[in-house]
Amino acid sequence: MNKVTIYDISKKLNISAATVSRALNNNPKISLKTRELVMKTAAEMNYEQNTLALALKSGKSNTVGILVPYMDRSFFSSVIRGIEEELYPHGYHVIICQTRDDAKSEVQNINTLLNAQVDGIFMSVSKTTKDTLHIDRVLQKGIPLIFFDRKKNLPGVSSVTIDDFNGAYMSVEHLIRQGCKRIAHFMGNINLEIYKDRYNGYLKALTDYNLPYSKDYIVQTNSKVESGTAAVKKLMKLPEPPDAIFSSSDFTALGAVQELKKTGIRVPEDICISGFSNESFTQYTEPTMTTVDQTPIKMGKMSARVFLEQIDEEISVAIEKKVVLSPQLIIRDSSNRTGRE
Amino acid sequence: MNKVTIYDISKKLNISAATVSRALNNNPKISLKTRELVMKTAAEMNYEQNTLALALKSGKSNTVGILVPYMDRSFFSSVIRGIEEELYPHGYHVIICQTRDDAKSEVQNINTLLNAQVDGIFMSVSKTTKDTLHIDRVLQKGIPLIFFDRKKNLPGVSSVTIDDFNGAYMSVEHLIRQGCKRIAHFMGNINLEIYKDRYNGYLKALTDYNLPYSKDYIVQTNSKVESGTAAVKKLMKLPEPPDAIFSSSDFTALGAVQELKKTGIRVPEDICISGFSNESFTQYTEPTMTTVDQTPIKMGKMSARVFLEQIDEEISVAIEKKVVLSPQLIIRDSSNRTGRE
DNA sequence: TAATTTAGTGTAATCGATTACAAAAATTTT
DNA sequence: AAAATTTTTGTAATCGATTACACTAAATTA
Repeated sequence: MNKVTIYDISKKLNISAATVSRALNNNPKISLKTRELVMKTAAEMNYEQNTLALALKSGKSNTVGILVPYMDRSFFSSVIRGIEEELYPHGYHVIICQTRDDAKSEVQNINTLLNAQVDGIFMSVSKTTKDTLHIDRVLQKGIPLIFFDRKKNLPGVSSVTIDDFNGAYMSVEHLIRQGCKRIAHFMGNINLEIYKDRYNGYLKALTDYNLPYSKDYIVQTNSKVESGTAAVKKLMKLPEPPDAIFSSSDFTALGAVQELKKTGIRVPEDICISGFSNESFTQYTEPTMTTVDQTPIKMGKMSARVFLEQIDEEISVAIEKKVVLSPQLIIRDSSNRTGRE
Repeated sequence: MNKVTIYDISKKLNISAATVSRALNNNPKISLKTRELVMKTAAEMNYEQNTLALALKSGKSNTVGILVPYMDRSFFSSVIRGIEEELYPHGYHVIICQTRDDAKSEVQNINTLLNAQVDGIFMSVSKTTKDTLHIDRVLQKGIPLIFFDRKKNLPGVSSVTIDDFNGAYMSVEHLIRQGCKRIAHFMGNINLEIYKDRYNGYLKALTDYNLPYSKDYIVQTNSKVESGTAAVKKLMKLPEPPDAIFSSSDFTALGAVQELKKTGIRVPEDICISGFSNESFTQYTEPTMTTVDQTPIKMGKMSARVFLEQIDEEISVAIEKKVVLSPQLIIRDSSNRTGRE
C-alpha cells in the first residue's frame, strides 16, 4: 500500500539515499557490487520511481497536452492516436482537452495545460479563435507548440498540415476529367485556413482548365449533413445547375447526395460529387463517396516527430518546421463515370 | 520565462512563504489585509501554482488514466469524451493509453499509469486479457478502478456497462415482431462478457417466443466487414437459410447486407438485419441499419461520476458500484417491414 | 493591572528524487 | 611507509508548495 522510496531502500541497506539513487540510475561512480545489491533490493521491495518527484526536480513532466475541438471526431481521434503511438515509446503521456470549437475554452485549456507543466502542446485551433495572446504565452514560456491541421500563421510555431490546396485541386481536376464543366463548391468556415486553401485550390483548377467561375456556384456551408441538402437545393434551382460539386466536407457531400437521390437526379451520371476528409462512412454510402484522405494517423505521428526534434535541439532559437503532408484523392463511385453510362 | 513561486512573492512582500501560501488558499487565519495584498501581488507577478509540487506534497495528481483498445474507435472516443467532459470541471486531466487489444500492452500501460501517480483508472479490458494480476495491483494500491463496457468480474471493482443482454433481447424481439422465424446470430469473441451477454439475450428471446434454436444459425465472427460477408455466405447455403440476422457488430451486419444485395436478396423484405453499436455509418447505409445504441457519452459521464463518488467516500472499504445503462434499440430500414411490401 | 484568550505570522519539516560538494576508503605511486 | 590519486559514498541543498507547531502581539477577561 505505502509506496517504497529510495529512503526505504537506503535504510534497509544502511547506505545513503544518494547512493541508492545513483545506483538505480546506473551512475558509473557507483561500484558494481553496491549497484547490483541496490538493484536487487529495489526489485524485491517493489520499488517504483515517483514520477512526480522526478518531474518537480527536473522540471520535465514527460507529458504533452493535445487540444482538439472534439475528441470523438474521427479525424481528430486518429491524429491523437498517431501522436500517442509515436510518443509512447519515448515515455510521454498524452493529456487530452476539448475546446468544442470555443475560443474561450481554448484559452482556459491552454492555461490548465501550462499549469500542469506539460512539456509540449499540440493543437488544432478552434473555429472561433481570433486573437492569439494565449498562444503567445505558450511561446514565451518556451514550451514547444505544434499546430496540426488547423493552424494560425505565427512565427516560431511549427505546424503539420496537409496540402489542402492540392487536395482540392486534385479533386476538382478529377471532376473535370470526368467531363464536368459546371463545378460548384461547398465552402466551409472561411475563418479557417484549411477551407480557404481548399477554396483556392478549387479556383486554381477551374482557371487552369479554363472553366467558368461563378459566385452562384459557391455555397457557404457548415459541416452538417443538413447544410449540404440545403445547399444543393439552392444550387439545383439555378437556371443552369451544376454538373458536379466539390464539397469541403464529407457530411455536406452526403447531404447533397441524399437530396439528389430523393429528387431522382442520378449520382454520378447527372452530377458528380466529391467530399473531403475520408470519413469512415464514405466507403459505405451508396454510391460510395469520392473524397480526400487527410492521413490523420500519419499527421499525428509527424507532429510527434516534429515535437521530439524540437526538444532535442539545443535550447537555442527554436526553428519552426512547417510540414505539409500530401493528401490522397480517393476515387469512388460518386464521381466515377468511367465504365458506366 | 522563469516561473514565479510563492517565495518570489514572499520576498517581494517581506513576509514568509507560509503566509503567502495560506493567503492564496483563503486560509481564514490570515488577515484580510495581507490576503488581499498577496492576491494582488500574485496577480501582478503572474503567479501560477506549480501543480507538480502540489501533487508531490498532496499525493494527488488530479489526473486520471483511461485505457482503451483503440482510441479512434467511435465508441471509445465518445466514452472518453464523456469522461473528459464530466471530469474537467472538477479539475481532472485525462491521460489516454491504447492497448491495441493486447494483454501485454495493457499490463505495461497500467504500470506506467500507476507510475504517473494517477488518481484513478478507467478501462475497457482488451480482448486478449486473461489473468488479472495487473488489475489486482491497482486495487492493492487503493486506486479507484472503473471498468466500462468491457469488464472483468472482480470483487471491489466498479463498472459501468450497458445491458447487452437486454439490448440483444429487444433487438431479436423486434425481428420476431417483423415476422421473422429463423433468426441467425453473428457472435463476437466469446472471451468478452459483452458478446456472451448478447448471445444469451438472443437465446432468451428465441425461447420466450418459442422459436427454434439451431447451432447452424450461430456464426462466430470478428468485428470486420469481411467477416460478415463470409458468415452470411455460409448461412445462405443452408438448406433452410435464415430470414433474419441479429449481428453483434455493425460491421459484420454491413458485410452481410452488402453480400445479400450483391446476390439479389432484398433487405428487409427477404431477410431482416440488425447490428449493434450504432456506428455512425449505420445511419447512412442503404438501407439504413437497425442497431443498438450504447450511449457511449452517457457511459463516459456515468463512469466519471462513479469515480467521483468513490474518491469522495471515506477511505473506508470501497464499495463497488455496478451501473448498468439501458441501451436503445434504433429501428431503421434494414429490419423495418412495416409500411412496405 | 495581570492573566488569559485569540488572531496573525513565522520556522521548519515534509513530499521523493537528484546532484554539487565534501569526505572517507581504497589504490597507486614515490 | 608515506604521499598522492582514484573510487566510492555521504551530507545537504534543491525543486515548490503545504502545514504542524511555535511564537508574538493584540484583545479580552478577571
